[in-house]
Amino acid sequence: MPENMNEAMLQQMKIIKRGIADLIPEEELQKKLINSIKNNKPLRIKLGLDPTAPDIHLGHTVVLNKLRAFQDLGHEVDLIIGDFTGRIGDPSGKSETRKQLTEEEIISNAKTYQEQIFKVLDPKKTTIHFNSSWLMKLNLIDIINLAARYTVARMLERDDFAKRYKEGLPISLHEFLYPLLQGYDSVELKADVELGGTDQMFNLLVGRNLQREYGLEPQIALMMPILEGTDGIQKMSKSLNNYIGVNDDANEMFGKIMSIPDTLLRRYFELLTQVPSEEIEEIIASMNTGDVNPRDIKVKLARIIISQYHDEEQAKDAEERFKQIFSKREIPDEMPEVSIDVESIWLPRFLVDNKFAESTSAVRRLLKEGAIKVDGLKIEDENLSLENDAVIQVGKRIFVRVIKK
RNA sequence: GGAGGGAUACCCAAGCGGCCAAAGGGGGCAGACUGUAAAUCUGUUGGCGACGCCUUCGAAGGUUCGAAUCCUUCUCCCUCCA
Repeated sequence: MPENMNEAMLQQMKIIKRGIADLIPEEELQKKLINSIKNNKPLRIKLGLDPTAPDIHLGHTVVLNKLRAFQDLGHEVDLIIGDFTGRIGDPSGKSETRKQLTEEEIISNAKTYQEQIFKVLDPKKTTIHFNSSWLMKLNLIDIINLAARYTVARMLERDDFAKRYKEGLPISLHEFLYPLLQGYDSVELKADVELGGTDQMFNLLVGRNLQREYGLEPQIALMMPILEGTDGIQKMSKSLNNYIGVNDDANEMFGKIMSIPDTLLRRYFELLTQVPSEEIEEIIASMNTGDVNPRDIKVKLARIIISQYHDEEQAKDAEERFKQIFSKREIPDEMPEVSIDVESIWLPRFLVDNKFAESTSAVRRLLKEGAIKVDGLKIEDENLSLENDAVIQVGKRIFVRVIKK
């Protein structure tokens, strides 16, 4: 019997460890898993979310996928919406002052969050918490007690604090409280494991220490790598515009996935799909030997990801459309339609009015570059006006059907 | 409190009286090529129905035929000292 349990534990470990950046400490997790198996009691896996940015992209799903893996192994997930910090506002850090969120904003953000998150997570094994529900109850004595558990020196170990301190940049006192509060969440929920990006290492470990201070079994810190965006270099983020949003439509997703550098393929497979590791190795090997075109591997990746966030049907349609437009250079079957009810309209004016181009100057440039086609013919005449039905193509990706009323 | 340095387009960064709609790089966009919205190469990157006009170099005034460049005031940022 103990033999079997050990084996079951090792099997879980293998799945858990896939693609992770770090796991601290591994032996304790093994022990927790064995207890969980023995007592048939799921582990509680914690993830904290910042309610300020409700748009989820594939970078966020790296952590979510890992949570899902835990769920598939029978464990339970506790999601914490960090509405407390959102409510008091955080003036620290970057140049922009983070604005205070109203209760309605937080609730609506949380709602959008849930819709997106449950594209990955299993709702039956997920509990959502708002941390204000316990943090608001702390009084000054509680907070001072909490603060007493940690020293300034230890706080200054955190990378960004250390850096700022060294460079003479301000660190507000309340910033020291945030890691403590996040850690307190772990105390409150008695988390067994907390997930986060590698940038969360310090905070996860604070949670571990605080739990010990409060007489609980300390949580395991599990860190996932930070996913690179479509540019292949910087981390995926909305502000860098290198993201693939889980709410992007299927065509958009397909194109964006096709645009990632070939070198990123292994990482995307590993962190964004459930494809078994052995199979990933085979795929990458076949690409490296030149047997398979990296393009086809990207198509496969796109199909898997789109099926997850939309469905297989849409994945197939997106693939068709992509091939039609980019491989065969044909005009797609479906495209936006705009009707005009005037005798004639100057082409640049039409494109700008309908938001297909920034300015008439930009359109003139595009014309000069040979980027504009009307009914399949390259146009260079700056003075062209539209007078009949037509299909306009701007660059490779933008198509419009003009319908004369 | 004292001394000094800075603010230039989406970002970084040159320019320091006319040749400046403003070098260079990044990013973006486009073209070629391809195996793809990868890579590579090339072009382009304020607006305007446009070989001219209008707006832009932190803000407001001023000097000048002419100002991103000089002067005054203001705002913000940084460095060193106390």
